Amino acid sequence: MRRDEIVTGASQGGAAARRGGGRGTTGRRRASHSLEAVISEAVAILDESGEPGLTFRALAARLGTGVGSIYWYVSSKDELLERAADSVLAGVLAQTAHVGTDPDPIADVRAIAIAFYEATVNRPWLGAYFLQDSGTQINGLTLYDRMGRQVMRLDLTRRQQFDAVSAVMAFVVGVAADRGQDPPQEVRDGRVSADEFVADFRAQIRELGEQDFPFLFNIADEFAAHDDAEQFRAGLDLLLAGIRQQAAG
Amino acid sequence: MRRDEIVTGASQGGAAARRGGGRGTTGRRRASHSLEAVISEAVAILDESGEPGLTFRALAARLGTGVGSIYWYVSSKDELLERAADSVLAGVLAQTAHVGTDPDPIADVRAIAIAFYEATVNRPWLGAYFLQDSGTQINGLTLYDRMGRQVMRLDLTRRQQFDAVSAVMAFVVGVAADRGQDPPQEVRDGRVSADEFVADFRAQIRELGEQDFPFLFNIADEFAAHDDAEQFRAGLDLLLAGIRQQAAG
DNA sequence: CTAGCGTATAGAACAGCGTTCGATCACCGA
DNA sequence: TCGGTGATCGAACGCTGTTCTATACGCTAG
Repeated sequence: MRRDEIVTGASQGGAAARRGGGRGTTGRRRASHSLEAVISEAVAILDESGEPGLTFRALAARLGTGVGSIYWYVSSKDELLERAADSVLAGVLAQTAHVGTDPDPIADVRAIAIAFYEATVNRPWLGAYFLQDSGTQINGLTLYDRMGRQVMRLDLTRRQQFDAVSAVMAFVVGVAADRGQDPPQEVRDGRVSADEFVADFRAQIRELGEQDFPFLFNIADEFAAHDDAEQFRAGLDLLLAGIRQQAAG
Repeated sequence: MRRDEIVTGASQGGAAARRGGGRGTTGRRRASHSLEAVISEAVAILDESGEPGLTFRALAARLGTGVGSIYWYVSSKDELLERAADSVLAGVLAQTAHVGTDPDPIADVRAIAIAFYEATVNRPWLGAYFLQDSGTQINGLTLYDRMGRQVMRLDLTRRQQFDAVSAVMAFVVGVAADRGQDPPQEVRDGRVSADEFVADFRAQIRELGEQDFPFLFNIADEFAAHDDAEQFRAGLDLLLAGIRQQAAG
């Protein structure tokens, strides 16, 4: 996979320069696809069965086509995953299009970060692929820029602005990577309830002993009761408090 | 892969209950291995060629054994990766064994976070696998606890302690995931120098235009000049400042 | 109307992967 | 001496990403 060129949504880019469109002016051929259809179906598979579930054969079957056809739109599985991740970012961008009006710039940063986070909920596969793309994929850059515009309104040096935006983005990705992997197979299947799982985990922490793991022991109840989204916002607010303090002098 | 049991280093755990040891009392048999040898060699391969480079056949060749033998020590590739990640964490723990003496607890948290971060430098494969393990692998939990002990010294509620430690860990992982994916293949191979790559990227950002991407345009020079480790510390300090402020009241 | 070209579809074939399985070996207590 | 157990090994299986070639369709030139 190349990363030395910024890939915009519609134009250039190796074998994937082929645009969708599918239907021309008249009827269709054998089976008409499009880049958008390929990627949205890929996202659907990823959401249902995760990254291991996304195979070219499974995707082809779902599109009612052959494996070879997919390679007309996408040159490798890496590119497929990149485009899938980027298409999710497009949704985040749409949701944060209005941002930039709040008198407090940090409130806007917060809104963007939360929208970004929420897009990763129930999408474990995104965590690993996000920042991999954000460097070169257009939607990742746009999101980065959108957050940066708000930070520019603060009284910070350029370097401080750069560091602040990078920190917030890294934090969101880190939380996403964590949260995504959390519930094991048994819980996803429904074989074990979430409450049972949490209770088991708490019991196991307790068994480790207070002497050897005082913090874990101390925190066991909080773990059992905590809400992921709430914890994300709590951490985000700590980071934003640091930024605000820096901007204040 | 199960995640409902905490896997300690030496004891239970499915097929991998088999401990190393290798040499018994006398001479060896055909070829004597050990769990430690398998995992340290796996880490070596991961460091050299990344996750796709780690195959059972490559690992077997390097150990001078057959593929089947590896399954005696490890029950799947997932477990191999988990143990590899956890073995790196063991190094972080060794490096932070002394921590806990600073009068300022936050300085200790900082030291642990930096040691953790530094272990991820030049180990792109770690990012994706870290927090996946830290929930159930013993070294991940130990690291979590070690950082938590320092936070316990602060004037925070249990919930605040929990959130603070989780935030710092997530931030480190997020940065690691980012930094790991950054240099593309050409740079790693040496075909393109790092300076050239950065210069190209800056030029491409400039081409996007100041109107559409004001922040990126503004930051282009900073990007070209920035140091990853420095930026990590800058972000970490923002987060720690927020924690300190919360502890102060 | 048709010849031909570019776009797009389709599936057979290939190398390589993780994983399973049975055969084999080395040691050890009886 | 002899099973039994711990450990090693490689052939074999099913599946994967990817490549290749053949084919069908729509459009335009003549």
